[in-house]
Amino acid sequence: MNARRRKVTIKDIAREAGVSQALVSFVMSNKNRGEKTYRVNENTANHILEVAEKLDYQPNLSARALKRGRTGTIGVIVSDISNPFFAEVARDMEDEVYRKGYTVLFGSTDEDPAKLRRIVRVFVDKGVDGLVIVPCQHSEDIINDVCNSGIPVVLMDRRVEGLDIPSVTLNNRKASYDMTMRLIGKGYHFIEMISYDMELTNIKDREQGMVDAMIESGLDGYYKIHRVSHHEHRQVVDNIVKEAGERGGEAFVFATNTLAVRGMSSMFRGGFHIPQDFGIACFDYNSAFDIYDTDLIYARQPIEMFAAKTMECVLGLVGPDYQEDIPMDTVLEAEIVE
Amino acid sequence: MNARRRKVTIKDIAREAGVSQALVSFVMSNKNRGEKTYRVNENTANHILEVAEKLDYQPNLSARALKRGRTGTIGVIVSDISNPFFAEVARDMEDEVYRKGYTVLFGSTDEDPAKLRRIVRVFVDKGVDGLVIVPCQHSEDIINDVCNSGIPVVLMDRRVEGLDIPSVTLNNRKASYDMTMRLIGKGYHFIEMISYDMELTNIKDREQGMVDAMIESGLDGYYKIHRVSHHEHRQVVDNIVKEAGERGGEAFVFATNTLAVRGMSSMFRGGFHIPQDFGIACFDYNSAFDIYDTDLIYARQPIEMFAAKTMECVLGLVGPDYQEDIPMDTVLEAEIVE
DNA sequence: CTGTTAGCGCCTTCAT
DNA sequence: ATGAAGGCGCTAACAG
Repeated sequence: MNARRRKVTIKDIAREAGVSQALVSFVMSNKNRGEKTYRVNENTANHILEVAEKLDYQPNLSARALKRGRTGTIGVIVSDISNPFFAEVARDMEDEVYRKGYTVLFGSTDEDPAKLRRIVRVFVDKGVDGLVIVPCQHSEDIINDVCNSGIPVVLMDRRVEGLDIPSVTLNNRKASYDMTMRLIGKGYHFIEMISYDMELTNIKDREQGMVDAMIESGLDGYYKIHRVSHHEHRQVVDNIVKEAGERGGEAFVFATNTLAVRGMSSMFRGGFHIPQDFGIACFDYNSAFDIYDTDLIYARQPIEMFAAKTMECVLGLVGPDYQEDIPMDTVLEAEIVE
Repeated sequence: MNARRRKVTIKDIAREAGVSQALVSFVMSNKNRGEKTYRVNENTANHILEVAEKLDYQPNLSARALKRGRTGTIGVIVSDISNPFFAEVARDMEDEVYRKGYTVLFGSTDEDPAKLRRIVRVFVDKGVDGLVIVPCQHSEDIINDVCNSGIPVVLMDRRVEGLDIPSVTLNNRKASYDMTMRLIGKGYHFIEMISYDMELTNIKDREQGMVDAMIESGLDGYYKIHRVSHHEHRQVVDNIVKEAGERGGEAFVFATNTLAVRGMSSMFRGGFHIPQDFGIACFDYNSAFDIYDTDLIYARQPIEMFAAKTMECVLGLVGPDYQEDIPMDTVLEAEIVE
């Protein structure tokens, strides 16, 4: 008896209201848009809406998708959805998009182009109308392919050099520059950066911003950039910190939050103290900062903005109502917190 | 010219291979299942598969969903997808499910039954085949309703008393009991718990496990449970910690990781030290533990297991291949780490 | 063992 | 201003 009760269809409404299916379809489509109910008698229209309401009509999205050739879904492919930054962006995207009747599908690449290719494939086969991609290394071809297949793509967090695709990124160079300047202002004059050995625009920009600040401050020979492997950095970072301690390295800028956690862990275990032994600047907040009122500087990325701007961008590209004014490169500013 | 190239359909294959659409459909359906290609001439079948391969055929899922009356999507509703625990579970669910050809939709309730109702509604309208729900307070009716509508539901992380629905949860009572016992073993004899004033089975079980351990250890009058509001606990926790310090409270068990972070923050700012002033036990790992090699005990939840068991359960309930042996209450064990 | 038929629910001309 | 009809791509039930 509790069998899934048959869903109400457009046909039921038509019968109940004594009109044709086509009319119902028409009225329902124009209900949500603010458009006038031109082309249909106002009374008839209202009557149809009432019946639909009474029967609790909900359109069958599969049927609609089949007919329209659009599924109303957006694929979002990040490097790791369980990374706090992306998890929070995803969270905001959800809210943003559900209210517009779209659906988001999430996927993670683990910075692996093979996985990216696989997920893109899955999403395209599922018929996503648009794609948000956080590109990993060596993903130019994959992304180029999917663009050429006609599916709108928006890049997030990182750009891909040479591809003419809309992107939403942080002003990483400036954030990094600003934090480095603050470190210098606090009296640190030898600064090291721990970064990944990956060719990602956000990473490179963060490195560059630090270099800019050092050079501009006349500290050209006083910085060093360490690039560690994304997979096995534990031992390496321990060593870097140890050597820095011996050399009397003064401050560290970490290219990512994960690296900062790793580095601070090394420092703690090495018996070093913050900010006495090392000044610290990094990206993104971490609840550890909350526990131990560590005296460090971090760049807070505007998460809601990332979600909002990115979705605005894809949704503008998707569907029948083309936006004319899709911004190519949206650059968001970080807030420097200490 | 880069217009979205028309998708290859079953019809194209039929024409190209010189057979009927139905045959193609049949062969394609049986390709993925390990089933013998009985019922169809082997040569014909192979020929069809070749052509499909050559044309890079991908079935249109909207059409399939319309025809089958199932969409191949599972809705997963947690309290907050950006909470690290749920984010990681979600991550594993993705992987688990994509390989089986399903899709997951995520939603967050913020512990608000009104939001739960809204999201359930959205997901049901979207036609999810099954639902995974982390029930919040006062969600009995909502969950009961959706069950009666015929959509399979599996509860995760928490149960709902009185509802006969499959669930996948942690053995919270035992984890809490074990951690409390360890604290007692370390010489702490007055133990306080900071918990939420919410009627959630996981929270209640965690409280009960601690009480069990205290009573069993003959420390009946030596514990205290503080229940703070989910929304504004900052000041409250500060005060609890301060008073505990004055009274000489010995150890804290935190009902959630968020509360632990809050509590440890209060302790730090109050000038207390761990484990000298306070022993600590909590749930879930936090990267802060990694930075500051804090001497505490925590219960590590088996995240991959949560994802795997939960998905196994919904997928067994969904679709045409009913599993007979759906376990009603799957209880996972935590690993106690210190 | 193989092929045909009849829709699934919706939307979009086209005819009235 | 409204209705009738056909078809999106696929599959289940039905012949052959």
